[in-house]
Amino acid sequence: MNGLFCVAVHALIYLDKRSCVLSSEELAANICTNAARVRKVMARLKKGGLVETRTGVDGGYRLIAAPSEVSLAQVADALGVRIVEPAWHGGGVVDCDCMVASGMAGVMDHLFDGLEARCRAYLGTLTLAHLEEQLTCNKKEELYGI
Amino acid sequence: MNGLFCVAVHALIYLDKRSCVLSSEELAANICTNAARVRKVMARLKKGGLVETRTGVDGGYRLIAAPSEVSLAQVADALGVRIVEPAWHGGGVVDCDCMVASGMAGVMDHLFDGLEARCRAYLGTLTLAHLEEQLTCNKKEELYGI
DNA sequence: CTATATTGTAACTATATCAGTTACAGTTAG
DNA sequence: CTAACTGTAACTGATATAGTTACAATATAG
Repeated sequence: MNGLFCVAVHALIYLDKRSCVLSSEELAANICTNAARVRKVMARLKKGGLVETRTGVDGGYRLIAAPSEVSLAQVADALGVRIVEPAWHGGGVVDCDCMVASGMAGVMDHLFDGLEARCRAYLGTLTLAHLEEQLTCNKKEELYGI
Repeated sequence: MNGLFCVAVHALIYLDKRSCVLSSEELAANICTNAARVRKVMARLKKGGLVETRTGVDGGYRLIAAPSEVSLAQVADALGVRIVEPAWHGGGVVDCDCMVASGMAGVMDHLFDGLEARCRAYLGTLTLAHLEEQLTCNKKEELYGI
């Protein structure tokens, strides 16, 4: 899976918790990455309608979607990333009379599409709000040693 | 996803279609990779009880499991690979008073575990025999231009 | 017993992908 | 006009993956 997804989810949740405009520098510091990477991710989330941006002094990013309405599948769609990467390089022997050698690439692609679809379906059932719940639960467990 | 899985599935199906002992060289040629990689994969499948090996002259690999009884989840287990790789590097800020920064890594790990479980469940419903069916179907479609 | 073919494994190299860094044009507020 | 941003691109460095080579161990044939 592409790490962009992790950056995006972290950024969206942090934006929601702070509920104000945050610069790429501030987000990058919390996510432990660099500002350019954050900007690259946020630019796509903007196109996906999840955040709005403001350039210039006191600019930055602001969450415009309700966390309980944003599914993780929407985030993945906005980023245009696959959850399951095929990693299938070199199986594409087209001009080959062997059924296995010539057909495996297609079969594997189909298999990966099936995996991807099931991952998307699962991500479609989870929202940012769900993850935020988990955050606070974990924190409580930590604090009270549960 | 680890490419080892693709090599393993391809090798197992090819072994079944040929139903004889094949060397790592022969397998590598069909899979379009190198013999050392094939041997690394097959060694794990042997430990998983899916194939047997013979060293020496006329040695190689032979499928000992029934294709209709071997699920893709078994293959993944034998290889010890994850379908969904977390790709989460750098979120582990432990000594941090920010709930988001300190808690996201755990939440994301949990999310990836959920995705992995669903992928495994799907792979558990598919056998080598199912993929072989797809191979022959695709071939027919190609031959008859369906 | 020797020659040959093969697995199992390790070390090294090459390459591709991903993250970090730097830079800069464009934009906005004061 | 200046300062602080985004958006984007080019370059660099790190890391993971695949290919290459090598070799000990093993099994078969003659």
